[in-house]
Amino acid sequence: MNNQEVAQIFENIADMLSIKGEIIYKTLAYRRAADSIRAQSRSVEDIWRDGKLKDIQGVGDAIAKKMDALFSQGKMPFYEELKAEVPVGLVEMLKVGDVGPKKAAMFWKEMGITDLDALEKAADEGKLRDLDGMGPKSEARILEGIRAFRRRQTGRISLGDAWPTAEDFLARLRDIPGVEAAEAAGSLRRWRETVGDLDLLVGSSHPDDVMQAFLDFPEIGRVLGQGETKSSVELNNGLRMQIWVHPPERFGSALQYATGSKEHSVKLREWALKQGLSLSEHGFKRDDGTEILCAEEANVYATVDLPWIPPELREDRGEVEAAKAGVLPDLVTLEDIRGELHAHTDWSDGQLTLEEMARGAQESGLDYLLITDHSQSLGVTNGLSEERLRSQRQAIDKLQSKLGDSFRLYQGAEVEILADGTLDYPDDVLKGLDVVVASLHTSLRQSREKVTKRLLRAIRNQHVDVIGHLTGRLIGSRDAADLDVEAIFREAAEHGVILEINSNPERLDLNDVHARRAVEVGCKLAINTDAHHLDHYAFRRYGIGTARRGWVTASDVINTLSMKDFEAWRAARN
DNA sequence: GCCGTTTTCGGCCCGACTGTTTTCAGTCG
Repeated sequence: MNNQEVAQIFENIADMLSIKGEIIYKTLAYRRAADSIRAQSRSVEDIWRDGKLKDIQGVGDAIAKKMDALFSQGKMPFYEELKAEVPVGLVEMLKVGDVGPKKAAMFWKEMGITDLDALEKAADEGKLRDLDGMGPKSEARILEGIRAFRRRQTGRISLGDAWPTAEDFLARLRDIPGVEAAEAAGSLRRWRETVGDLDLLVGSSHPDDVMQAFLDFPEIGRVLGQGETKSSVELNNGLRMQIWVHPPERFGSALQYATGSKEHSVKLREWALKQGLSLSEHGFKRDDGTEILCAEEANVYATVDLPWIPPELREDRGEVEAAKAGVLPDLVTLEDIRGELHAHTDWSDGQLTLEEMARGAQESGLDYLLITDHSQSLGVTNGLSEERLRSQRQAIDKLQSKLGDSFRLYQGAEVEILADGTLDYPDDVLKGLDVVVASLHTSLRQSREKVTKRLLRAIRNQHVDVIGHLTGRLIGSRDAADLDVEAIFREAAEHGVILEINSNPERLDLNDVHARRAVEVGCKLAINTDAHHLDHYAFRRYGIGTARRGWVTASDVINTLSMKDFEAWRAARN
């Protein structure tokens, strides 16, 4: 059972207990345990085997015992009993806007409603409005909430859609008179791999005017909520957006608040309280009621004697403790990247020529580029036969002489790891390539043992230098292959094989948790774009965001090396 | 239910917004 599945059980328990009316702190404890399990880079089942469950933040005697039952018996009696008592449909109901535990319990107990369909029917027939604390408006909101929930079933949007939209809005917000600053906040600023809605923060001394100007943007389809400091809207394309407007002298604390995560902010506020300071989006308050205002976000952290914590780390995964101890990692940046090690051309399924891809990389400031067209078996991608691979070598050498000494073009390949674990070119062909990237594209649904074995075999091949997009997942459309990542990381570390963070916003593979664990185990990483077009080089920032979320530093990343050092690494590999 | 640079017991972040209310409960982030 994977961490996600275990976390989901505790999340469900928290929901069910809250519907039962259990004290909030108990439900909070289950929720914290679930978050903490999700953030574990190691499998919690492994941790259980080692008898170290209680080392996990938020896991104490009671929750450890329940996990023990789950892993040793295959099920958790406490959870089974709870499910028999509280209908599971109520848990889904909580995902509808404006429906929380109190209302869900009321619908259940007063009207016998136990699932979304029944709730929708009751709302439609006007039967909810007579309940305590309800009225026609609440009923209409819930009905709309159910419909919005069904619309967004596909879920969260990718960073590749979210960032460009946010940047467009931010640019226009900055043009509004009276706006002194506008920044993205929320999970977008933390570079989470998907975001539920876009959070934007504006600094202005004229909040009413700014808010009104924003609400007049033509893309805005529906206003969900509107106040002095905060409004929430739905765009015509269904995307949700929240905007906060705070005075410039309070912008720093507002940005900190709006960026989250909630768990990080709670930690920070608890820490502030210990120093007699109450922190909110408006700033700090001392016990005597006087305020400390923060125009800059760094001032928020400095006020409680902490260094500024990069947004990507703010998930309550140990960053506050690391900040206190002065051991925050010096995270890799976009500017650290010197070369690209995964790019396609029209020799296989890329859209541009060798020269166009090379010039583009050179003009974007890179020092070297590894061309990695697909290998022969991947027919749909026009994979290269051995003969075409030899022709491509000549073309690359010829182009190199045109490009000059300040930029180096390498020939590699993205070699398919076949279903039986062998590679798609024989060893003597692989030997002739400058750097070899090996990836899986097919038979991802094999058993955990089989896929893991394929990858281990590829890693042990002396010619393989990099493993591309390890799990093969496509966010929102294809699940990751079931892998023993721990075994793979150990093997890669031992053989000096690099693991890629694929920057395509649909992939982001390795993900943040994997990246962090891989480095812990001793692996080096590459941050690649998998570009099939010049435009795709811009994906790099998403890979960087993912790496930073994984606490990755420049020295963990092979393509931060200068051309000279990269050449030395390559020589040592051969 | 968890946890300890106030505590092994008694706390556990803070405020905005909405709709239903005549001062507040519920939800959300």
